[in-house]
Amino acid sequence: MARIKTDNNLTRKEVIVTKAANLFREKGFKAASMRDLAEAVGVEAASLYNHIKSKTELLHELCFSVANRFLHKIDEVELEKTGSVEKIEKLLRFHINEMIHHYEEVYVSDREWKHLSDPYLSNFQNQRRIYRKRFAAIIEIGIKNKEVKSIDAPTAVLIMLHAISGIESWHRSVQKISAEELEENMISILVGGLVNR
Amino acid sequence: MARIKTDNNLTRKEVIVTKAANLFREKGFKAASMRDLAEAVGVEAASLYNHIKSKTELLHELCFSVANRFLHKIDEVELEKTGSVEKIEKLLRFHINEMIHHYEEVYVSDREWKHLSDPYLSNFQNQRRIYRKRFAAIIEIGIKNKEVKSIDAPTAVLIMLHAISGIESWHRSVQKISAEELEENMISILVGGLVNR
DNA sequence: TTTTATCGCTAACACACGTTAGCATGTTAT
DNA sequence: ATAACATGCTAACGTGTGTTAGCGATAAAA
Repeated sequence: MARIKTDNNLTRKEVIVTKAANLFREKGFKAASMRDLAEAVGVEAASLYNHIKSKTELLHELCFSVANRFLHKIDEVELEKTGSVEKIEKLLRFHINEMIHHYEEVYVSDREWKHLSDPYLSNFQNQRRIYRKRFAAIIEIGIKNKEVKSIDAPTAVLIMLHAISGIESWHRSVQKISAEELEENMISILVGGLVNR
Repeated sequence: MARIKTDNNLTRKEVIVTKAANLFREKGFKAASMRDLAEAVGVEAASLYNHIKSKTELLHELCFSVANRFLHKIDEVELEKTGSVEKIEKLLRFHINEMIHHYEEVYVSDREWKHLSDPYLSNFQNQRRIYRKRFAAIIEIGIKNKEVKSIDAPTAVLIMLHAISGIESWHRSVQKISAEELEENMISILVGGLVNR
């Protein structure tokens, strides 16, 4: 009888969630079926339900685990006694590294959250909105300080976050520059576009 | 008997394609059903098939009409006898305005092309790859000219294009700055991040 | 070893999907 | 008026979906 392999002392549920992230990224949440997922895990579809409550639960877990990591980071950064640009750069580097090293989860959270259902949906949207406001607030301070050039802060946030989601293309490209080069290039362009000169 | 209204001398098929763009953006291609679309159009699902061949055909039409617009534009820009930065700015402004004024189509083309099926899929991916290479080539020339700072051109392209796709958030936000302000802010940040100083 | 909980299987469910066939109605051209 | 066509309808199809029930097998605890 087939059994879900649990390397690295992972729960069987964690194995499923990880494979789900992979599948949801490849096909999209709606297009990925539980039978697809079962095959990826090496088990029959019905067996998955010994470990999870529903397909949507998988999406919840992915979306909120990602969202929480970003919220914790911005909590941390806000408290630092540094300049705005430094805070912005720190956040950007965190985003970039999350996108590089937890690609599948972050990507799914970014693109598939629409398929959450209430109350999770509203919750997620709220968290997202608040996060962006806090990010924008940091930029606003930078503008007041003259560290950052005079721009619309929400637009700047929008550009940064979406630009970083483009790391998706980097992952899929054949001739990749290294992760470090990618990070430095992105920081150079994004921070370079913000600062006053 | 219900009949598809064709304002503005549009084909009935064009009406359907437009509504489809709207729906595919809202729900995603897979999650939007032909019955949803039929309701939006004001007709029964089966009736749609008097005008279209299949659901996927709708996606083809959307994706390739968008792709062709961008290809024509880059054809035009490449021939101009101007500096690299000016070319880049021109392309960016085109992207921004397409995203502002043909939001639904462009967004769908951007996010849902994965659900195309071969041979359309490979075709689309090819066009996309080639477009980005041509964009990157313009940046490379700028780098050689010292107009643009020394960065990885493909990464720059990836940042630009994804940043612009963030206009999605602008469309959905309640307190919008004007389209003109949005354009200028985006150009300021993106071009500002590229140029040598 | 016996007991108990964990895990996977087969079978099946109710439902939503894209699409087709065949017919009725409306519109346009002769 | 009549023929020809365009467009919509109802009914139904086959298929794929998420999920449940119930039963055997395996692993863990007693």
